[in-house]
Amino acid sequence: MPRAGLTPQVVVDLALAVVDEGGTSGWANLGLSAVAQRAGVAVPSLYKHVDGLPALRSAVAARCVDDLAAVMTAAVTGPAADPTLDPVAAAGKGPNATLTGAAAVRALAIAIRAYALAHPGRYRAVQGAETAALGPASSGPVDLVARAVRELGLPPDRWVDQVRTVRAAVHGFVELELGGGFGLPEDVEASFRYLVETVVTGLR
Amino acid sequence: MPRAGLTPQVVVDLALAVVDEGGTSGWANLGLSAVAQRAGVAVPSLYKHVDGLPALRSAVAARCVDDLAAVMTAAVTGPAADPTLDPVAAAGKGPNATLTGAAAVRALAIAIRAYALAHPGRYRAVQGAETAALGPASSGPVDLVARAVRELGLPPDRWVDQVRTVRAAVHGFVELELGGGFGLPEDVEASFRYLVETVVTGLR
DNA sequence: CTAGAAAGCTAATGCCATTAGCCACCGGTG
DNA sequence: CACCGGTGGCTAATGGCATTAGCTTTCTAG
Repeated sequence: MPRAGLTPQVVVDLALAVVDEGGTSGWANLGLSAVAQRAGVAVPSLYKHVDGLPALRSAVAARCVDDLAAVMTAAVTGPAADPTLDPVAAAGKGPNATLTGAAAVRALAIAIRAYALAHPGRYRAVQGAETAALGPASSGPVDLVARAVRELGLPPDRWVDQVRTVRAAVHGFVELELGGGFGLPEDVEASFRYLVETVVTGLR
Repeated sequence: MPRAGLTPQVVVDLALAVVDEGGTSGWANLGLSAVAQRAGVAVPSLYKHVDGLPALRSAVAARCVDDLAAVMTAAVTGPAADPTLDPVAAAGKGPNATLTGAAAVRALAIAIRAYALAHPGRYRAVQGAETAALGPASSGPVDLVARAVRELGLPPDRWVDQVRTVRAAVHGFVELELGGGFGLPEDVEASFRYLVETVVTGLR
């Protein structure tokens, strides 16, 4: 029997593939048996590389958080940061243009939704991630939004409210869209642009 | 062995109790074994009243949708409709006052969040519910929001966008709050009021 | 070349949903 | 009052899942 050459890294990669294949429910359905099957290995063998299902799910979620953060970063700093990342997120702006203020908020909102539509399972994984006690100046998705909102030049005593509002609006829209919550045939793209403008222009 | 006196009704009631006890994860953890235990019955006995776990979950979700719709209706039409319903939802307005326009949108938003905080498991169940092909003039949560938004007197060609925006903002906020997504100590109540005002005044 | 760690395996356990088939209760009818 | 059938409960068995224990095989370092 040849060895499969697994490592913790590879196992998480395979799990990500399972999540991606599962579509919207890929995250919910992520289990050891699917990963083992994809690895061509018996289920207990995975325990040589991973500390059980909860630990694997945490690792996958953490990777997805980094993944989303990278896409969001690329959306505001220009694709130059890493051209292999999702090009959709960076669409509509020149290379190396670092966006600020309202433009950055719009770009981040669009990037988040694009990521969620391209990788629904991963987006759900991001939501299931532990709020991993990051420092106040981390580069996670929340901080990227916070930085962009701060650049809007609005009253600082409302920054927290503003960040929460932007996060809630974008997340809620994406969640409803992924869950099939928009039954009517009307253009969902247009509705999203409308939501973003409503929030960006409504903040004060 | 005395009989337990179960009916489909009673089984769903017990399942709701399981969901409520489970807090935020009550919906995710709803299973037949927990229901059977609570009923004082062996698991297979439940199959005499319910067509398997998916069917039970559907029935529970449907009840939660009606439940939420009732609370929302009470929030805009006054508690007179059914005084036994969650009094929090109707707080801040006189009896029998039917709200319209911006006041109705605010009241609905507050009612939805209050319901979600009081019954996190049930709120999650509502989101997991099938979009049960209702008629266009049904009295579900979505239609209640749609009616209130229409009364704002804004351009009708944007009604769909407006309804989606309101739903997304409120749902996203509640989802983040339930998921522990708001790490900072700042007042969440104030942030929610801020969000509602941002949306209500930002729509056009 | 060899020894030991690392990576795979099978077997066994326990929890869950589901199906099949058995028995006891309870309400109506003779 | 007896009895009889349907219905609601039960136990047993199956299959999927994660997990643990213990064995074997395969690389690789010395």
